[in-house]
Amino acid sequence: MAKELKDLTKRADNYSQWYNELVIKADLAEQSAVRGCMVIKPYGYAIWEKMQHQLDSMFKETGVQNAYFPLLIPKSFLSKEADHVEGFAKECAVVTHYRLKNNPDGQGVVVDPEARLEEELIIRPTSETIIWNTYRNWINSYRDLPLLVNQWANVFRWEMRTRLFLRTAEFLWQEGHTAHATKEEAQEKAIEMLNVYGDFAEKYMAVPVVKGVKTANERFAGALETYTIEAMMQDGKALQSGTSHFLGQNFAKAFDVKFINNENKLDYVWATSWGVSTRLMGALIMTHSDDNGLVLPPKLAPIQVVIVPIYRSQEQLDTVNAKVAPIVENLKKQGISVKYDNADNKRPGFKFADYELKGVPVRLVLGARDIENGTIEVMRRDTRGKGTVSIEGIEDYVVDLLDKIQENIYTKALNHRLEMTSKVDTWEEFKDQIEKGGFILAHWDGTTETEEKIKEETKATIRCIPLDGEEEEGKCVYTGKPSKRRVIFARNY
RNA sequence: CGGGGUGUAGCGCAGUUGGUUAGCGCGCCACGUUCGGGACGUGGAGGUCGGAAGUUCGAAUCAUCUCACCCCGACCA
Repeated sequence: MAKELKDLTKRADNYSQWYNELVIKADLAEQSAVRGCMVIKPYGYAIWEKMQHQLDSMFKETGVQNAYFPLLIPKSFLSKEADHVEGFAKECAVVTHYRLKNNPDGQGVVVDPEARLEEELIIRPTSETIIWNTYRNWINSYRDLPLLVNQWANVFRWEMRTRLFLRTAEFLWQEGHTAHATKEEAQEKAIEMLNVYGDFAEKYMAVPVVKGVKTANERFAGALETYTIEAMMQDGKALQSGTSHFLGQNFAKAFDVKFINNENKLDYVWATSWGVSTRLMGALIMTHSDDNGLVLPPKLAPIQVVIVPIYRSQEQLDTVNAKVAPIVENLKKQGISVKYDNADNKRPGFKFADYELKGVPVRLVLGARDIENGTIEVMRRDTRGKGTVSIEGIEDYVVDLLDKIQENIYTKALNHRLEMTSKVDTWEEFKDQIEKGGFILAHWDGTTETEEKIKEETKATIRCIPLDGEEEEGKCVYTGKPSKRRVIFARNY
């Protein structure tokens, strides 16, 4: 494996290929037989579960409840909202029959031609339509509002081109769908959920993000406004990591969801939707990993601390076991997930490398030498720095170290982004800078036409108009027309 | 869907002017010595060479078709 890693990093010019191979081999996922689908292996899934649980509790703090809606959607639902069908119809898997039968010509089974569905069903690419069709019956009065529902589900999009974690055909996600009595309340909700995503990315994933609004061109199909968190990967490319949409009354009108307001008048509800997916795992991997494998933020690591014993004989192992037991117990009491790996079928060196590959934040090593000295060896994954500390109070030391690692990898990623972000005012400079990667802050005249031309010439797109951006008079970097603020350009995944 | 590339053991690959029984490294299994950074020795298991149908005395190797995967576009979270 060591040789393999070296070979991989030597040809690291294509970053995504590097992380794909490294991480797949590192027990995260493997390609399944179905085109563009992924198998998430147990260790990878454990990371997703940690993310899921954290996000879920953050949603609930904002009053959101979970529910579940059907996988299959009648085809006609998709044509009710014009922009929506435009955005999704082309990439849907369609169910046409409901039965198989034994092949009359021999072995195997065939689709029973008698079992053709009157109306075809679509495997959900997203659930707006079926959810809004349901909401019609749930909402009558302003007293039923706001309706704040989230669903954890899989969705399927028959993408022309897939990339592991970043754009698989089937992926896991959550999609929140809310209904409100007023426009203002819905807009606020969309922003509120964007902030939840921003907090989650920065505080838990240790991935710094820019919060912003999408241009008309990059907007979600059917939305009036799309908010986004944009992260920068180590290679300088942008990754859209989560989106929150203000949908106006589009879906309410399409599915006839009306309510009686407090003035006794009938009105359409206002809507939002917001989602993050297993793409976040891609963001996590591509933000922090190094040549030795994954680097996980302590707050999302399935195993936060691993303890490896060093011994020659059974007696020595017994001694180490006895010494380690209270440490494990004390760490668990403090809510730390700790694994004591005293399996005797792998050598210590192998374990060291293996847990580094898996991104375990802290490693403790205890052997006869330490027991004599009353010490223990501590290794932190982020810097790979090693030290020997007193075994007294090791638990507090570790708890503190986990916090430091969480903070350090965030700071490291943030500094990387700042270094790779530049203000650009001329077109020549722009073309030059985009080749170097990273974010470019530039003025833009606000037209889709200019945006498209810049994309054609440089492959750079407007990632977002930052929400915290300052007003500043300037000239569009491409057309020279007046502009009031800078937007973020970058190449993206 | 267009352009390029790759399919040989679990993984990474060699072998390809057609020529016996298809090879290497890692991993796997057994035994022994080891065990503070991916141990070593000896022995062993593991393959319809992506698939189909051809040419040939003979095909991993040549031609045809086909499938899958990867990269680059168009599309997208």
